[in-house]
Amino acid sequence: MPELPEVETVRRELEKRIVGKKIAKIEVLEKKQFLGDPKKVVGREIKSIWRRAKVLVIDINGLILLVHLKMTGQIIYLSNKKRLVSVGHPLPFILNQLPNKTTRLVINLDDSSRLFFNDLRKFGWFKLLTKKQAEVELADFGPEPLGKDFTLRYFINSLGRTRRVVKMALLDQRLVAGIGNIYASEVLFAARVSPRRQANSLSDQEISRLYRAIKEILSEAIDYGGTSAADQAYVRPDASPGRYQNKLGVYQREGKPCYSCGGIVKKIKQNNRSTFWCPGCQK
DNA sequence: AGGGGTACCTGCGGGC
DNA sequence: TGCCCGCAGGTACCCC
Repeated sequence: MPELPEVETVRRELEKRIVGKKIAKIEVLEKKQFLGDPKKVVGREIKSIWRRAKVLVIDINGLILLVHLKMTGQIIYLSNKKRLVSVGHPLPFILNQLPNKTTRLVINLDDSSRLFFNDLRKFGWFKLLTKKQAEVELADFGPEPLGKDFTLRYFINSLGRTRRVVKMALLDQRLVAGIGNIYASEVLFAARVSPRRQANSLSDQEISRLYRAIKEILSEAIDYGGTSAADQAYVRPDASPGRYQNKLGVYQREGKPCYSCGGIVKKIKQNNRSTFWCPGCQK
């Protein structure tokens, strides 16, 4: 679920709420989803929170906590001021129901606030690592699409020379980090490129359109707090949904009219994953 | 190198 | 009602 915009939204909201606090207690409810010794995080101050690709990188003063939400992971923050806040402002239902049956991890902070890691499908993970181990773990990712290293020259030289189908290439985290199944379809639609094209058949102009679409769409999706699909597997740390689902051009719009040409949006399978696109617009 | 398949998990919705 | 199937935002691993 969470792709770059969703993970970045989580990062920003956690940064505001938990940096500077100390970890008072950690309860691991699903052992296989926490790699390392949970006792080692207790007492440590949360120094900073970064993001690399779809991974949260939490500096806990000497050690690094890497977090991957995979398909259904969520991190919910519950402040110690729950009662005060809820007077006249009912909390989202989920906040009154924590922990719930999908809660895999609970972290108590030293101001009595708590973090809940919920993950229905149990694919997500926390890894407690040294700085060096974390660097190794993150070493294979390609450039951040919103960072300086992601240049048009790089994209022409990498995407333009791979012989793969362009949709699959966009999902390759070594080529460019952070794009997932939703935004791959959205980027291709915005750039008017067919998801079936071989990447090395794309003109420089088409790669340039993809390049701009990646930057624009990911940036806008972050501004909108990410995409919460129908099942709301993704929610922000305050349990509210993102708003980018209202801006989607083709994803989950199979059979509906294209906003651009009025033609019908199609759904196809590529390597066993759904791709949504408009054959009228995308060539 | 890259494609295809499977695996990891749980739950939901559709068809019969 | 109930069963079976396909499907879901990700990625690792296997074989070819």
